[in-house]
Amino acid sequence: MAETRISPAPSAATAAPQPETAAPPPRPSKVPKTERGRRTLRALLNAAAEEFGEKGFHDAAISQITARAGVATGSFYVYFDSKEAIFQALVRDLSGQVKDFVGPSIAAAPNQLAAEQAGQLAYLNFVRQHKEIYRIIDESEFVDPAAYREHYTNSAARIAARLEAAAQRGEISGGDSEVRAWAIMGMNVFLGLRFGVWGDEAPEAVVQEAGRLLAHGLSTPRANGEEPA
Amino acid sequence: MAETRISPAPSAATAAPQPETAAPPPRPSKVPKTERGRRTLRALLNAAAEEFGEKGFHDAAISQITARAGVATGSFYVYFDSKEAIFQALVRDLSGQVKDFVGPSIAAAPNQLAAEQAGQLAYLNFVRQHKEIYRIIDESEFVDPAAYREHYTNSAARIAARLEAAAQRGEISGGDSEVRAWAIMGMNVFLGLRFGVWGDEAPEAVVQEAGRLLAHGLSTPRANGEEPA
DNA sequence: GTGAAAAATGAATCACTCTTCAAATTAGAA
DNA sequence: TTCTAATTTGAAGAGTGATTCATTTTTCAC
Repeated sequence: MAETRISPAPSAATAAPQPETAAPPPRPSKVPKTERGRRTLRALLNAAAEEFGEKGFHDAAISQITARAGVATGSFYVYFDSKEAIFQALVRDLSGQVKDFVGPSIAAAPNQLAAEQAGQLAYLNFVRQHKEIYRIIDESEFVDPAAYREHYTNSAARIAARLEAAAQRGEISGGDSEVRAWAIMGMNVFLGLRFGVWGDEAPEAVVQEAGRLLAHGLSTPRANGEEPA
Repeated sequence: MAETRISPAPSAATAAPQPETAAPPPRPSKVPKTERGRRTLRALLNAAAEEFGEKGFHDAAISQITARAGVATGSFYVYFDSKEAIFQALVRDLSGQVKDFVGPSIAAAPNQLAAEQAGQLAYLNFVRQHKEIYRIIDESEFVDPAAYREHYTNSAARIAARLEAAAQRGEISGGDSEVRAWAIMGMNVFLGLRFGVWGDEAPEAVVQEAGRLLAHGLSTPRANGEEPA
């Protein structure tokens, strides 16, 4: 798992200007030229994460974000073109953070099932440290629908790819990878919400139980009868 | 499945005034006294479902809702105290609709696994008919957080109860029902999003694949080795 | 048929906050 | 040290749309 959410854009944590077709100059949020500017930009992003996380996009106020960041209202527009712009930047920033935190755990696992569990454990721990993530990603559905859709589509695609490779190697059974991937992603997202954001239960126990379900399903240990009733 | 989402409040589709402690008179959205009033109320709810579904809470405009409903702006406030109020009413209204549509399928199934599949199939079909549901329920996280949380908590509790009963009957294996319930709910929600709202793939195939996953997991047909690597 | 309650009307109000801007301050290369 | 570009400032502007209200129209019990 871990491939749960956040990470619509391939990378671009600090965002590098990408040449469009030929239109306006590198516009995506003015890039600071001095160290001082970089500090202010970071302060604004951190403040925005708090403000958006607590109030949601519309109830969040630019004036509050700048206040939290300790800068004047006007400074905001030196770094972002609009309220929407900082929100989008924030989504990408958080995406990068999760990906960097969870990715390694998956790569280090010896097999598919272990990878899913390791990734989910890392993800749960990350979510606990950043409870605002859910509200922010969820709200991107309204503020930046394309990013929202892309995020989940990409995430599911990566899970599906891992499943197919594992099936090829004979580690897991064959089946429709896309359906399976979306099912697994949904599982992870909701377990993260319940046991990462809302609760404090031991993550290890949660991950273990989810791992059992993912490996063997609900069927009884021995019997394989489909029509028990 | 099917117990996927929507249905935070036990019932109260048409909402009956509940005696508080002793404060203001029955205030929850004025109840229409005439047939004409009931028609207008229904028209407003339907219009709101469209408007909120398309634009999201904040971009939706009261004036647009009344326009869609074919009534004057002021009429809105005869039925609802505020924009938030109609949104909350809408969430409950939709909750009731899904519950009424999906519930029977689950009850009619011969066993737990069949119930989950039948319910999910009904849910997928319902979602296709009401694609606006996701955006509205999702946004309740911001407009009415308590309802959002309650909705999922209740939904998971119902799934967990079914799982425990089934385990008792020996239909499925034992395990942590709460973790399992949240995992299953997440599965259903995301499959609904991908194959109900975004896609047109044959629901039967999706449900079948998900059912296989839920019943037997990813493990290979025969081998049960946990450490294939 | 009559009258009081219910429902409908829509222009005007009003609060809210995002965004702009001209001027002041600071950083850093030459 | 000097000078230009980068950064900061915060009060004022402006657009938006939720909500109010006095009035008119419709409903329906008696």
